[in-house]
Amino acid sequence: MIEYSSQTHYLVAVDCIVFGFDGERLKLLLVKRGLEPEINKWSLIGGFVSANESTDEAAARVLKKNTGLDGIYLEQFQVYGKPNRDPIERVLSVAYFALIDIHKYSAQINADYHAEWFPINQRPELIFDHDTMVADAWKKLRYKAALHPILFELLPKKFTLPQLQVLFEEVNDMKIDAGNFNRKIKSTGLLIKLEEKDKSSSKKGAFYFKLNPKRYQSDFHLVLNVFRSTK
Amino acid sequence: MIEYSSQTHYLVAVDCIVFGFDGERLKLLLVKRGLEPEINKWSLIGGFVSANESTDEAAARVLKKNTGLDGIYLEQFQVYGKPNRDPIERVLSVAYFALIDIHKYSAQINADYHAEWFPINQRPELIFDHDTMVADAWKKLRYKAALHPILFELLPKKFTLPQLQVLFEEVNDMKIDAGNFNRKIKSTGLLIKLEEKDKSSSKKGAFYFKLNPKRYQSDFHLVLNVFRSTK
DNA sequence: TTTATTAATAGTCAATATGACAATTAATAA
DNA sequence: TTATTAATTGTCATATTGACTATTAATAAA
Repeated sequence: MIEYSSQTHYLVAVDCIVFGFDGERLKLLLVKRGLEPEINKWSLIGGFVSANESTDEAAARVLKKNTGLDGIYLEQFQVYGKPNRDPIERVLSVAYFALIDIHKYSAQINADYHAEWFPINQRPELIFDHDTMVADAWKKLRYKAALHPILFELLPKKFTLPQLQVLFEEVNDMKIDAGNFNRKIKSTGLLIKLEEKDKSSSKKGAFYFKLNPKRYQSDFHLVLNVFRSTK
Repeated sequence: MIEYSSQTHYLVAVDCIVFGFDGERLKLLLVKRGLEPEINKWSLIGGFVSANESTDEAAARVLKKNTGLDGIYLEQFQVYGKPNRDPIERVLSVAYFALIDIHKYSAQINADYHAEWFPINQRPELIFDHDTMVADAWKKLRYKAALHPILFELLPKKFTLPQLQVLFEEVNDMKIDAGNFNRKIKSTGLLIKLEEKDKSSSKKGAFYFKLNPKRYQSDFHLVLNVFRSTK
């Protein structure tokens, strides 16, 4: 039988940058690492790729194990392949970012894994190159969200325009004019207005919206430029 | 010494989708594979990642070996990690797309590797999942080029607006109005007009331009929407 | 030498999108 | 009843877009 005999083999891992939104802040799900080295230090959710699964499947499995959630929005964005990024031996890591509805998670939170949500700007120092991964993932999220309506993955089924606006502001780290934001979002046709109002954050109350079942428009220009700064 | 003892190790390769432009067509650099299995079949330029190098370095090395060129625009875009994508044993492939000035290449072409340029729409069938990789890379190129001025990497130092337009049309597979294209490109401030004209393709001749040394503008909106269809 | 030809380039224009800002509305609490 | 305030709608000058027309600069034919 033929073999690629002389070549070196490596460990391959997946790491997931898990984003959540609690209505006020963009958050990150971190876990205390369960194995040496750096045991008990904060790290991204990750694990080694098994022989029978693709990297995508490995990421979904690891996510399911740590959150209890299936069918999560998951996107591979970068391989971290420097020879010495892990001190024990060479491990290539395929990084994914995940967007989950933080409310769904709360109901199923699994204390066994010592997972915890941190505001993205107040996160603890992470092991290895995980800080770089977080920075890269955040940048990628901003980029992608500027062209595609993916931030809805972070919201519950019903949400208000002010909530959506805060989310956009958090992700892009800028203030947005409410009037222009409303006009632009509505013009995309992605939202359906509901009867009900949310009165928890204002006297007037804000109408709830839900996502139009025809989620993504093929033309990504639709959602383009939703968030230029108000300067 | 600590080890991640029980985990499976894999081979890791890099594969490069190398784009070129001859003034008329978008092209792809392919090689005849030099090892079993599928020896002598057309394949992407690739190779295994060595112990002492990152995946980025491996891609640059493989590219240098097959083209003689250094400092090429290279961007990692996807990992192909299905368990059975290689029939011999599991190999994860980190895919990169590369943009090179085809004229620079021609001078140094190396017949030793049986490399050949194919129009992207008339390429031979490729081994393994390389056809998928090419499709994905092309899509990624289109996407990226819509937001960043990377297509200039495919052109010589001096080029005309009609040449640039043909390139944009090839990459995006659509016709573009010449007047609107000129206006839009000039408004980016990326180009510097030269005295000289190219008269090889018209009586009037077209002015040469060169790229403004301040290459990339940080604000990617600048180059945005350069190429909507003229319907 | 004049004229027809043609690609390159410049100009026009209506429709739309943008960002800044002002005005109105719907509820609550004083 | 009124003051308050977030949510929502409206206004407007400016910029951008795509479609289209006009001009220009050269060559080649007459």
